[in-house]
Amino acid sequence: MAIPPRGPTVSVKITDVAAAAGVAPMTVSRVLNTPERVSTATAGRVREAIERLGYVPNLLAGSLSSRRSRMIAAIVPNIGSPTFSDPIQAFTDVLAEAGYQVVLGLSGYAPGREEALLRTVLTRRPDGVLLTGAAHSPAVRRLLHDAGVPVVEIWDATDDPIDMLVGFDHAGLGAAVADCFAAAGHTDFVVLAADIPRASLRRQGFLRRVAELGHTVIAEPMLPTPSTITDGRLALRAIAPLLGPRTALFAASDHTAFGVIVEARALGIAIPDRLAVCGFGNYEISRGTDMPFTTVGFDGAEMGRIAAKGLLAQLSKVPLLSPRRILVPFEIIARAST
Amino acid sequence: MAIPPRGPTVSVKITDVAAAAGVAPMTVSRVLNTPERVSTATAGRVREAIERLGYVPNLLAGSLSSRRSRMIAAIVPNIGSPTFSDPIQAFTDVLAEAGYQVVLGLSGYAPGREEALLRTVLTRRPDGVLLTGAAHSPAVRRLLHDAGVPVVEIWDATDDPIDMLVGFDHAGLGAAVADCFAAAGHTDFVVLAADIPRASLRRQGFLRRVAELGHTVIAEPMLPTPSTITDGRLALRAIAPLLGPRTALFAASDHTAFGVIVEARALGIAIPDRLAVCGFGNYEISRGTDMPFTTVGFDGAEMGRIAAKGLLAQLSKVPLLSPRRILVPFEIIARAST
DNA sequence: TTGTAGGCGTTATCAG
DNA sequence: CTGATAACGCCTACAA
Repeated sequence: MAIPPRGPTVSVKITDVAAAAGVAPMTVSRVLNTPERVSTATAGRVREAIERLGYVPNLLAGSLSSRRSRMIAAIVPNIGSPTFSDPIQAFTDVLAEAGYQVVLGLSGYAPGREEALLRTVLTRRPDGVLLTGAAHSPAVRRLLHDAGVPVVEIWDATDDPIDMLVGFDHAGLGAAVADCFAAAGHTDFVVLAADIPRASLRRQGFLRRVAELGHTVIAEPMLPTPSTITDGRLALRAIAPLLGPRTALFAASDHTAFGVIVEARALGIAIPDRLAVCGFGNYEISRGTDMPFTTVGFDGAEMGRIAAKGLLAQLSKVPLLSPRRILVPFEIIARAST
Repeated sequence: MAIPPRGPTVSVKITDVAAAAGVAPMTVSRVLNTPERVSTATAGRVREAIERLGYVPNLLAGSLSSRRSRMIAAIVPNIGSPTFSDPIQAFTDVLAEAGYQVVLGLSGYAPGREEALLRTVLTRRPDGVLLTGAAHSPAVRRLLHDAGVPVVEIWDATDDPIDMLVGFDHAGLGAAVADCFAAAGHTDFVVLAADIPRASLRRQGFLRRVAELGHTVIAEPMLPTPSTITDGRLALRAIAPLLGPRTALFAASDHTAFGVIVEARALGIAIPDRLAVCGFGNYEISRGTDMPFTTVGFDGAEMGRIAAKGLLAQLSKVPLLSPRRILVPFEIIARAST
């Protein structure tokens, strides 16, 4: 198979377009970036030349010169679940609309990875940075400070954001779920969560409130990461012998909650009478099946949108009158499992 | 709330480091890029200066000068499902290992969007491009050709790849599923798929083979995009009256297959006796529940890995002896639903 | 092993 | 509204 020919090694540059259109390079630049400052006639000639030559501007050069990369770096643990893909999708859409491109960095949950990724990405001089969570190493904070770049943290709430923050209070959410169960008369509790930042906060908030209410924690098994349906099933099977006549279970993800419900059915544990279940995420699995279950819902896409708008406001030098710390709401959506 | 101070507007550059270390800028560059060409002693001094000044290299300038951006552009429809997130995750990991960063472009399924995205991303002079699918407009092909950049297409198989291709034959896959059903004695068929590129190919391959075998297609409803569990349920409810004593159904996604199975249970349609179901994807939902179902599995991550390695080979100027068109296998995983 | 000169392709800035 | 000039920060190429 013949190797397909690669295009003209000599790529078209702004001077070529300028020559072809009979104008100065600067005029071509203006046609591209500030068309309102160019007469319609010349703009037309320039556009024609651009089209004819197949000119694709070199943003590396442009960014170097203008000190604006029109790029935003987003660092998230992963993109495989709606947890992060919803906000990122919305974030990307809003910024694309405004002419910015989002560069994703996938950090996983390995400590130290965030700093390495951030360092790598800062190398490309992003105009803004989105970080997931609010727990960041001093090194990360220093890098961001020195870079002098607007930052938005999402998904967590903390009292001292680096710059802007859009998230919610996961510990408070866990407590709210505990309250909700308690209000229904529950006194025996189980919590299922993986040992990752925000799930841990939800678990802790839940446990603390249960303790405050003087109720009992029957079990609090730690799940692997990422948690699957099967993990939920296995967890319930493991703790089934401990279950009393009436137990309330909070699963820190809808996937594991679904696993719990599937397994309860298999074990003949009546839901919600003997076991009440609340998940987290309001993902489709929580409502799409014949056993819709109670969960905590929130608008991940909206979080991404707000984060994007916050960055855009800073980038347009608007002094950002709005608060730098925005809490988005969550909601306990009661369904058949409680 | 006081606005937190932004770092030193005067950013540290390579000349600052050079001065601090008492060497020429070029030596600093070497320490960073080709450390083996610098004596251990000077490298140490330079590293100390870098550390002390908090120097973060400017890759915009570096790329402009070296004509290598160390960046790969990946254009995918979305990242919300394992369909694309698995390959992309693996692709990203392999390339990161080699010092490349992946920039994601989300194209959705809107026609024309791919070209716009590609044009935007080429502006940053990526060293390579990953495209999803094998159907691309002439404009896209021209852009890529003129850019003179290595390209890898994933997810589809076609006879004339732009450059490299890693995928599988979706129409053949559909036919294989039909064969599998036919081998089990089925003569009445249903196919469920959304009107999006690869799902359509699977549907067509399935339908063609059913026709070749002289069997009957009872229904072939078109699903919305993206297809959900609920869509599967609604689809089955709609066609339930048409079902004979024994029907085989191919759902072009595991989500909809699961919906079909949930609804069949609700409607009292016996699986697999009255309705045999095969999904696509081998996602966790196909095996995590108490009703594991037959599906078509493949290794999305491996596809991403192969694509990354192919690009890396080209980037290292290795003339790429391996084939430019790699088909990855798929497998029909028989479970309780057939 | 280290240094010097020049240019990568664009845009800020100021002048006309 | 348009143009000339000088950076932007780094790396290729060559020289010492």
